[in-house]
Amino acid sequence: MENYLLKDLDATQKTAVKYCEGPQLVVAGAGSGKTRVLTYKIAYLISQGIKPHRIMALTFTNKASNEMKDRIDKLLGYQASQNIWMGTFHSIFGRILRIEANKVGFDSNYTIFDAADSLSLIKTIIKELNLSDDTYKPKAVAARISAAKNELWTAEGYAQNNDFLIQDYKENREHFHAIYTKYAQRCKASNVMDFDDLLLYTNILFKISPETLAHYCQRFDYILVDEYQDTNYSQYLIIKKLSSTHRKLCVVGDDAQSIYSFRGAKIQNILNFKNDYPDYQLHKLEQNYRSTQNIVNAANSLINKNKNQIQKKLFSENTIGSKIKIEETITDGLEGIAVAETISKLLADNNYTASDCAVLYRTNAQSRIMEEALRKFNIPHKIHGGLSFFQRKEIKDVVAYIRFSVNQKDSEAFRRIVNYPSRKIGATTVNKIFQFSEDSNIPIWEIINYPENYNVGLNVGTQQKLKSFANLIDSFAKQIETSNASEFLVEVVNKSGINHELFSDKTPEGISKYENLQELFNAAQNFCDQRKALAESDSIIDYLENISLLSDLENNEEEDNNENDKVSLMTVHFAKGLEFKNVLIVGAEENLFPSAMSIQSTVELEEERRLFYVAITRAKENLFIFYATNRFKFGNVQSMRPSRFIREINSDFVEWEGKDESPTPSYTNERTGFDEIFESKPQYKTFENKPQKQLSQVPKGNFVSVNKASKTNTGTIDISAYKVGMRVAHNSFGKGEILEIIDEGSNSKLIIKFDTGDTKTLLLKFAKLLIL
DNA sequence: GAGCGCGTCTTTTTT
DNA sequence: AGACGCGCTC
Repeated sequence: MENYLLKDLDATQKTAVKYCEGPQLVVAGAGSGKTRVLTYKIAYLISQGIKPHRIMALTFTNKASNEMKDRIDKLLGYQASQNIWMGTFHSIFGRILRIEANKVGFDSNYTIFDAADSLSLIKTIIKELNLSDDTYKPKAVAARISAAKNELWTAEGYAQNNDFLIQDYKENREHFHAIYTKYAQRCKASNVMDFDDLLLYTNILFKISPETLAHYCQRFDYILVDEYQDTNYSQYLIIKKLSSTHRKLCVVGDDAQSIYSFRGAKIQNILNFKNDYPDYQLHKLEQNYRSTQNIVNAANSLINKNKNQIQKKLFSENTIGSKIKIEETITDGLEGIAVAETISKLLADNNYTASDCAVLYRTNAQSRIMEEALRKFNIPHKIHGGLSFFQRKEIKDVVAYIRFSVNQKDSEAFRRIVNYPSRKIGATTVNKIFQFSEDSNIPIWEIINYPENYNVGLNVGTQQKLKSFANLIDSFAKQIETSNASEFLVEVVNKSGINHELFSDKTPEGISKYENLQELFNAAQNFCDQRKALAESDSIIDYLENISLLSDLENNEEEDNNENDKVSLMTVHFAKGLEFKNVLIVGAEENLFPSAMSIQSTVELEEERRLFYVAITRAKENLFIFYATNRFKFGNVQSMRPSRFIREINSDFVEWEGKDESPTPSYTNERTGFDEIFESKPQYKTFENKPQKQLSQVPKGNFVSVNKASKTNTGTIDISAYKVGMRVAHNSFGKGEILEIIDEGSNSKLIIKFDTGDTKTLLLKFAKLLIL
């Protein structure tokens, strides 16, 4: 009798699920049931007698992992998933490193640096080394360190590599290796790992301790990897090593959806799978069950412009569906309004609810305009991603208290809280302590506990303040064992003075911060309840581990009521793996999508194209693409041209809103020239030769009508530029005609009749009008 | 040591 | 337009 778990699958999916003999690559096109195959496969393995705790399943996000666990439990009818080693690379190997920390020179209570901590430490180091942060831009240094780590170049390895040194010398950053070395030393001394370290040290662990590797090799019977196209070299090697004995490895991915190379992801990992495992089984899932034929065909026509890919033919047997609607607006503000109008219509005419709709953009910065427009139209909406909950200052402060209580070597946590809330311990004192600790090798914790024993150059009053701070932390540290996460949090917030500080701040921001703090309490309480129910530890250490690797708060966000019916606003990256009945892509403009940063290299451009492909394939029924011909940027108006990706979609599948065919003829004129430039560019080099990106590459656009003088409030825009009868456009009222000009110097007004029928009197200096 | 004001730089994308 | 860092003043 056939396993009941196979009955919901199509023929290809079934084969992919059933094959469990050796290395397997599942190339799963967008919407082809990739998650379905993975979850069914895991359930199938368990039903075949493999113990859940001997399965390792690596996902790209925590969210994906949680969803998959739910689905597995539903399939099997009991809670099998909690014992599976399922999670992101970072959480799974963070867990293993917690056990094996001392083998790689760390204590098991190591804490985790987020991006901001890394950056802060890098800035400090650049200063300490007397380097200019102009030549050594902290962000660029951080990116380079991260890239090095993901290629498994440790600081020592880097410093001994002549090619790197020569290249750094040529590119005017000969001291990079010194920064990297110091950064690595400082992290180790702080008993801290950054995100990349979690993977790097796992590799180091497996290299220096073959018996540990052997242990974990036999510890798992089956390894599954999701989103394999977005793994980096470091992750790739971990997988390769861990599966080397039993070779029961199943990787799932879609090369056409590889969009994380900026983070070190190697599309080659999926393209070269056959080289590592010549006896592998290949399964291609090519039927798209998600989208209409129109959407799938449009997506295919776009992605075919990429050269570097695994051949496959994605098809849909759903209805043909309506064509992709493309709409041009004059400004970004009007784009927002057009989006809001489109959604209003969808909600009114088609029985769609708000949560059936998603607005996708290339950069987070675009979210605000969209939010404004939706608010104006009273459309419920929610921004996903962006500044996540745990990146907010008030939350990071509390987390820093937890971190420093758990790990007294965590220097960045110390730096963050030693004077927050204010204890009159200023930058001078903190610098003295860091300097002394650096010079004498005496830990910061020792210094602040016994400042009188060391010649740090602090007066008695300051010494006293430091000691009482140390005592405070010590009292927290003593409670780690005795209280749960929630109790610990309450204790910290009360005794540290944070509660008082925020409670007494009655400004709107202060109130919002206080509310966020409440939310943190709730989250911790939930965590404790869940852990208790599973009979697992609910200590603050576990909670810290949990939140350090969490980027968004989606988990605790299960507001069950109709509060959830909201339009989703998010970046395309964030939307990967999701689907919506209606998708609205906004800002489809040259230098925005594709991003200005990527436009000179074929390889990066192909990634942008894949990103656009991901955006298109999120849609199940209706797809809308918007672009504006003018966009506000850095306080100026910049003229924009429609994205090349729009014209790369086969025109059979699109229709232009309010126009018979593609407008803006200048665009087609320029296209030949563009293509030549792009084809002739050399391939983007890998990490080793990555050119330093110049931030000065501001895309050239025509600066229209807003002159420099208008930046100051006293300056007026030249009124003589306007004439009665002239056509102008306003960022939210749209196009209109000037009826009357009232010349009153700096208070000059224009009376404009807008095409909507409204006539408005506008103050020229604030109106930001575009002359058409 | 803290608070304020001015000037500079920014926008990819995230575990 | 807004955030952030730096330097000046109290």
